[in-house]
Amino acid sequence: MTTHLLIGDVARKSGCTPETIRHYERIGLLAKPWRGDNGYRYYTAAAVQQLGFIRRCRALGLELDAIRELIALAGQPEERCESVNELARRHVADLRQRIADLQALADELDASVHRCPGNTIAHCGILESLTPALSDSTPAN
Amino acid sequence: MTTHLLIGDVARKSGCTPETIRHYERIGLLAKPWRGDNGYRYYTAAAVQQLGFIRRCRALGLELDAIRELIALAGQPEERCESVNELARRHVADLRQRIADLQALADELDASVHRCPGNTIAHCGILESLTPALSDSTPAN
DNA sequence: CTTGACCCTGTAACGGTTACAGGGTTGAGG
DNA sequence: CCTCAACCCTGTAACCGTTACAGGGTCAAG
Repeated sequence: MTTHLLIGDVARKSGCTPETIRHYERIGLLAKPWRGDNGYRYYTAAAVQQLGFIRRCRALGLELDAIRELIALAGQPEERCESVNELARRHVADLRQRIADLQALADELDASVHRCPGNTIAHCGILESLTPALSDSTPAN
Repeated sequence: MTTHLLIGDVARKSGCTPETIRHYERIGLLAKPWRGDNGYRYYTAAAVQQLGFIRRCRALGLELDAIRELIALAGQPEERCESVNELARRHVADLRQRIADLQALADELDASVHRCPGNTIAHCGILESLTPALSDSTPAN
């Protein structure tokens, strides 16, 4: 056990690239591993675990700062997990908001596509819908 | 007419900041305006129009490269507008895909939140769902 | 002893802005 | 005429999360 894993091994096991792993170390997201005399990083299985956690969080769309926060929380097993719940709920709300925004954009552009008679560019409904009225200056701000 | 508009005027009228306008000029998205002896940029109403177009496209989530393409197409009024339609349809498809992805993420995290008994961090269902199994190494790749 | 696969560092790129720092110009009020 | 605020200019670096170099060192097999 505690086999000396090189960064490439950890990369294969965790699904991150060596570059990403070094990056996470630089920004303080991943603990610095033991270094051999040759300067090589030698990892334990815990690092693979940690990176798996980060990867899963990233896959869920969490930002690195949020992940940092989660890692800090995970280090306090006695505490109540309200903060974790709160963070997760906030992220879900964020996602739902972004979904609604994208939905609105998609619908708007879709409508333009359907309105366009498919004529020449000079009469293209899509371009028209994108072009602001000529003498329209934002009146008050 | 053709009043000499300073970059700040154009910014107010178009809704972009002066910094963004200079940026668009640098990357070749916006035509270089006439320059006075003092080095100031002097714009016509056409620039306001152009920037409004860009802003609307950005608001719809189009990338600058796509906008560049649209501007090029808009310069060929005789051509059929199939390319414009194609670009718009591709973008809508892109948006729908991103919506589906985000939806899946939101649902997954939401499920974790609801499954969590709200106990201590040591028993937090959310953190558990984020933590990969211990001896799980990506088997084949 | 060479080859090739790995490791290291440090820096810059991607996209789309935004934010400086360090200067010059203009126009209105005193 | 002087001063002050409000603008303009350029060039560079920051943001986010990676990825991709360049230019080197190390190691194990043949």
